[in-house]
Amino acid sequence: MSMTKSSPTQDFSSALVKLGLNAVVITADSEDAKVLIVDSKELGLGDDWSEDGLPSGPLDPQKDRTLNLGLRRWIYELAGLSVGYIEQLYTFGNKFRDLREAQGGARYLSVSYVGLMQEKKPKEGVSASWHSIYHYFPWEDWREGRPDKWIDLILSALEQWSIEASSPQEMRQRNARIRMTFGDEKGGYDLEKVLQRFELLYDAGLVPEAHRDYSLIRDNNLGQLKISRDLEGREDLLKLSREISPKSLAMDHRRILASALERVRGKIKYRPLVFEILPDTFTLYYLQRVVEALSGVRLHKQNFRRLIQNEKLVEETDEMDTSSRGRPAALFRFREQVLYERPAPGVGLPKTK
Amino acid sequence: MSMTKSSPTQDFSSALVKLGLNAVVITADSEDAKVLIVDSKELGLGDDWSEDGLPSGPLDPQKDRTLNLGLRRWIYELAGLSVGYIEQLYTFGNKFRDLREAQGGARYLSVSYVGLMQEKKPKEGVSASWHSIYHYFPWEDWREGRPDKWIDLILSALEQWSIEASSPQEMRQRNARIRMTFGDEKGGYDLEKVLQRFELLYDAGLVPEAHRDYSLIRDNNLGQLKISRDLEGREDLLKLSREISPKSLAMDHRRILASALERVRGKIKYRPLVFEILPDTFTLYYLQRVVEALSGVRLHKQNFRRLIQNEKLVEETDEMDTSSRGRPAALFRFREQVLYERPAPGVGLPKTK
DNA sequence: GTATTAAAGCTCAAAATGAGTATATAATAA
DNA sequence: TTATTATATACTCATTTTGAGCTTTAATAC
Repeated sequence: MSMTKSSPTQDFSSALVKLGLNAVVITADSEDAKVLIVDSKELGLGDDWSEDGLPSGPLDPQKDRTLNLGLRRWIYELAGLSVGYIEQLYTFGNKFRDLREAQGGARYLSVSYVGLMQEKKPKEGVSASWHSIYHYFPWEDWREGRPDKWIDLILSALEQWSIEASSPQEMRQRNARIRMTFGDEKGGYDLEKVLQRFELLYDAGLVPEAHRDYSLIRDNNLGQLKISRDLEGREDLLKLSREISPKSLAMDHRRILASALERVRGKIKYRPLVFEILPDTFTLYYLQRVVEALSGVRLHKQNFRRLIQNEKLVEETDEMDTSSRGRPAALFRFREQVLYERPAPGVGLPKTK
Repeated sequence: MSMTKSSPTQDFSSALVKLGLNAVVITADSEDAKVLIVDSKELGLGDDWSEDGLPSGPLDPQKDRTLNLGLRRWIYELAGLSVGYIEQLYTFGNKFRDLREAQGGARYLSVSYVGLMQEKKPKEGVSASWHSIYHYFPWEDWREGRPDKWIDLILSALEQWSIEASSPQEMRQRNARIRMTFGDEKGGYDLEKVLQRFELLYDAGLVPEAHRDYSLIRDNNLGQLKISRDLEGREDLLKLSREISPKSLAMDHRRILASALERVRGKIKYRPLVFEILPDTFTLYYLQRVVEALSGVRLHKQNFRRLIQNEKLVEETDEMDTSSRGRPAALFRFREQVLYERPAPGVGLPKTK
């Protein structure tokens, strides 16, 4: 055996890490897309910036046979809910990810998952509840057209940021990044770039989390942070960031939520994910509303129906929904069979121009 | 603070795990798609089933600031190569994932990444080298049409597996699964379902890894395994599995490779990934050959060119490539700008019917 | 009854795709 | 030199998919 270097997979002596699990549990109804959030107290964090967060907890290597099951256990303990569909999202392992942990020196790693389920009430006595996703990202909701209030606020704040660049070249780069993520007059806002937009705002000091992390790092001498702006004494920016973000979340949970929304918006197009959220039977219009809530745009009704029916994603039941005002709608159910048929069935969304 | 249950994120005392990193480094030329493989000796495994594997190693929580950097360090140590593009693939954390580790009881977790790069020679003295991906999955290469030899072999083996089912219902399920992954007479082979196909073969005991894991588990009393077939004394199946898989890999590395190929085949369609593999300038036909090598199908030349040029993915240089037999081809370069423009540029593949 | 609301059905132009044929430009063999 | 072969590049055309609308039908509220 070659001994010129350490034998790789064998030597794990120094590789011990602490492992946490995070869940982004998503649901939606005809009004809104929602995420399961737990009270800051349940997360056992300090009081400085007491914030709510995603259901999270450490993996118990004894009890939890798989990461997946460990996560389901936490969701059940924190909210009393059993999630149907779960998929892994990302593993975060940056050294300064959780700053409190970093102080102690131990390495903290967390594996996040996205889950989808029908909206069910969290059990009594727990502090978990459903919150509109767009409270955390108001600029991502284009269902009523461009959300001028937010986009204009953000674009002017970002323009200021680009002006503060230290060189003309950096300014050009910043402008390119703004255009790429938030588009320009001629459109170009790609609904899927949720994470890139959030990261840009963070980087520009336009979300409260950036200020929180900045002070933590400064006070504890913890090294650098992915921020392109000196936030020292910038009360103006802190105030502005709070206007842009009516709500923020603990640690990097909002970033994880952004990844999750991006994943769902992308995957909904080519996999029948929505049906995890819908009740057993539903009208086509309700299906459309849920897709719209998740993807953040209004869709053309007739074309949406045509698509759904061409793809044979649903089958008719002989029931009708009479609860609505006008002509009663036929109730459909998901045709489970599609899972065993075609390559990539999804609900399809129009390409954004 | 609520004390009715343990305070979740705080109590990590029992959550220590060992963390490994795996890299699937992929490249391609006009002939083939290739993956970087290291010699079994470098992986420091036992000799029982001495097998090659993916470049891997433990995270060093002191040295490695991010998982990403830790992985790059290992690739450099094992192969002397610096990979350009890297993205996270999946985190595997099943309790019995690495059976050797499981014996000791310590929990082993591994984070895998896919990387793309131009083909460069590993440095002298290391045991890393490039291997054709289709040596590991010969049934995934449809560039010369349906690979009858492999598909027929596999389908007849799978038919036998479905006949061995213990109930008519199970038999139907097995048949549905076979059709969904490998298609039927009328087609239906979806090139992206690489992982599902590999998992089916594993589950049916048709890859050597299944037999290896089966004996390890039996000999060490380690609990159950995701296998639908009793492999005890099935020398016939072991022999068959070796015909189907001319090469296998250590641990679950072939499964990880399957995930990686699936990811690349999927993502190539909507992100300009290929250009990580190509040299600075290249002919359109070479680009096409690389895409074909990765995706496993032949493409219509004229339509491919039309697509690439419509999407404005490349720009002309004033050079020509004269090395070929016939009329010299114009050399193009990737138009980096596209990264800052349109929503989702990719090379596009025909939908498989 | 009539107005209102929403579902469901239909049309049509524009764009994208799949599958060719035709032509241009070189190296190579006779 | 000339024919042959290999490859690049240009152009065509039928089919399918998409985007955006208009019309008809079935229920409820008044």
